[in-house]
Amino acid sequence: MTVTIKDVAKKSGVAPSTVSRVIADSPSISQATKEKVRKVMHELNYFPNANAQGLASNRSKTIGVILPLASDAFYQNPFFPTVLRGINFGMSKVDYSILLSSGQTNEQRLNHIKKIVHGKKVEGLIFLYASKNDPLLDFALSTNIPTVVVGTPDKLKVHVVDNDNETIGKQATDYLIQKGCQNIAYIGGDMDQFFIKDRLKGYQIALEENNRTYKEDYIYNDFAFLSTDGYQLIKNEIDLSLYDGFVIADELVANGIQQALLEKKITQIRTITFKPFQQALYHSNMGESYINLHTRLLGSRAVSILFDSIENDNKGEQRYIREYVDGELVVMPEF
Amino acid sequence: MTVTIKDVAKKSGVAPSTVSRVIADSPSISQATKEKVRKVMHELNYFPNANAQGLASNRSKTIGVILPLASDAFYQNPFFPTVLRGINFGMSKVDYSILLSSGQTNEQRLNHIKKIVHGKKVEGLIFLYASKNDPLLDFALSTNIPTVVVGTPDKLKVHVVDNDNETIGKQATDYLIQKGCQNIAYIGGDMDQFFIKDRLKGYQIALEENNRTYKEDYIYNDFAFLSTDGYQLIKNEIDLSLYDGFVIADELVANGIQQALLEKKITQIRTITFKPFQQALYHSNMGESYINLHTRLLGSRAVSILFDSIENDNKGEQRYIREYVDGELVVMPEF
DNA sequence: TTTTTTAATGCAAGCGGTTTCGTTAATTTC
DNA sequence: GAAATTAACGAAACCGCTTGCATTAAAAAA
Repeated sequence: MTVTIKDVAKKSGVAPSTVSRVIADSPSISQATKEKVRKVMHELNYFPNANAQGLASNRSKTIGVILPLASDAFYQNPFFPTVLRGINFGMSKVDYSILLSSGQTNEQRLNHIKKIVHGKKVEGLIFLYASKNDPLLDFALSTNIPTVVVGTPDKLKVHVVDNDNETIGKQATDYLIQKGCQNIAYIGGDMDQFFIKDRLKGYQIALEENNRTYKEDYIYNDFAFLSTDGYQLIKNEIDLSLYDGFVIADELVANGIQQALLEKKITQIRTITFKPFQQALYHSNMGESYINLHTRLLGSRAVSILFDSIENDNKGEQRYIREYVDGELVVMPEF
Repeated sequence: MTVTIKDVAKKSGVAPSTVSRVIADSPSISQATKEKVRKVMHELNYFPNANAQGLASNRSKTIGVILPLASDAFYQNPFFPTVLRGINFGMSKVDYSILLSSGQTNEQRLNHIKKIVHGKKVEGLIFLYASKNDPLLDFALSTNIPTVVVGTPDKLKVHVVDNDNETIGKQATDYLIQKGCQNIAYIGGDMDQFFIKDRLKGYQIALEENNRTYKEDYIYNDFAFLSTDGYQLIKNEIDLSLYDGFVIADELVANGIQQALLEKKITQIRTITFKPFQQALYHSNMGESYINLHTRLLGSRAVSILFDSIENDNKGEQRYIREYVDGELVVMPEF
């Protein structure tokens, strides 16, 4: 029924091995036969069976992308589709497919990742999050499968691509200072996420460099990553008279905050946050300036690092790459 | 190096075929040997090679999820991660993996889908969008691979899961009418998207049922799906004095509009829009009421329909399912 | 011209499973 | 107790491709 390599071989009058070599574009096949065989492949509408290829060559031509637990609030973040786009973009050169991790519970997720890496379904892994003591990452590292994580995990022996969160946090804070803000609060989130901590560090450095005193109670950290959290914070919890500036570590939270401020008709507080890309789409992006995180770049860089790692396999001793992409201040017109 | 079925067979003192059958949990193997073999599999940390399985059984245990062109504005919509979650959810029972389509151009996308379906990498397909004259969908249908599309395409011979957009549009409009709005505009978007048209139809029906006249120039349709579009519309293009209600077909556009209205301090216009799920996260969801689209359900329903189709293969004549999930009015407290 | 290289292709053994069919031993039936 | 089933498992072919090695013809060197 389905056309195989033998059919192509027969019709082109060559051996199956020759066909296989023209598939791989091997240099040891003459241009003439290549063309002849390719013509037949096209006539017969032949496509190589990926499973057979994978079995014979021990390469699946697909990489696994590991998402966080679906119930995690963080999952909702525009960050994810954006990195995914970057990954897609980076892969357009290399003829690989993307396998998405799945599972509703952490146990399911762990089982699934075991199955796909031991079962040779994937040649490499990209983690789209970094959290503490992640059993999935532990597993990945224990198998030596090429892995890169987008974000900064609590492990050293792995490739990493992340925003330069400290610098970015400083950059944002500097902007507010330069705009004349005197009392700047830092609205963070889950302190188990390293980027929250790092941006806070940048905030702190900016204050110090400008001879401002860093105050513990100017830091707000006890909530998740939802816009409702930001909204609630403003509406109920925070003493707004204290501040004239907010550095908000997460875009969703910032959305909630900005809406709450608008509703309360508060204009003396300037805010700044971080968005996945220029012209962030989840918000009208008219009002406030922000830092563009180049999130798509995160994805495409992760891909190239991963492929370097896949190609170079175990030649020479392993070196781990840490790549930090910078942010870009996008200043909005005042209204 | 890697442990194979033979190693397991040898150590358990049975034939490879027996091991294969315990993997498949075949009823023709005694409970005793099953347990014995499973114990060995565990000891040896054995995982079946997915490529070998796929080759031998002609089943890859993975489904393909087809995304729209990445450059498409529509891609940015919170809709996608949400359906994806639903798909993930639906798959947690069935031990399959998800392969994501890729490609930066439509040509690349077409090549990739050809490769994965002809190459037997996937057993079924879920389209996450429906657009006119889609060559990818045409291809899928030409191969008879089980396929379901989330959204309503211009084809009949395919399984479909979608929102009941007409009813939803009516529901939204009814709400505004009931709230006393007299002059309701419909803010749509790309009319090539069927859901825009269908929600418009619902809007129209609601007006008629309430003896309102439907006016062409109350319909705004010439823009994409970005919040900036909504923002611009309000700031520059529309005569706000004409209206006291907006039915907004897309959430992102609604965000832009709502922010613009807030900035302009306009309060006499009531808006309603549609969101992927309850407590939409891309917006503080405090202000305006909306229709919850149950988008996650769309994904999980798509999965079950797909698996029904995969299982039943070609038994009996093919019937095509069209499933429409309803919306739910979520009324927000007025502030 | 003869010998040595090189270029181009074929042969056949895997890769690691699944599955049909056959075999053997244990049960059941009469 | 012999014949007929049935239950449980093994042997081996096969899935479609890759790749090391052998082979042959052509080109280069001698």
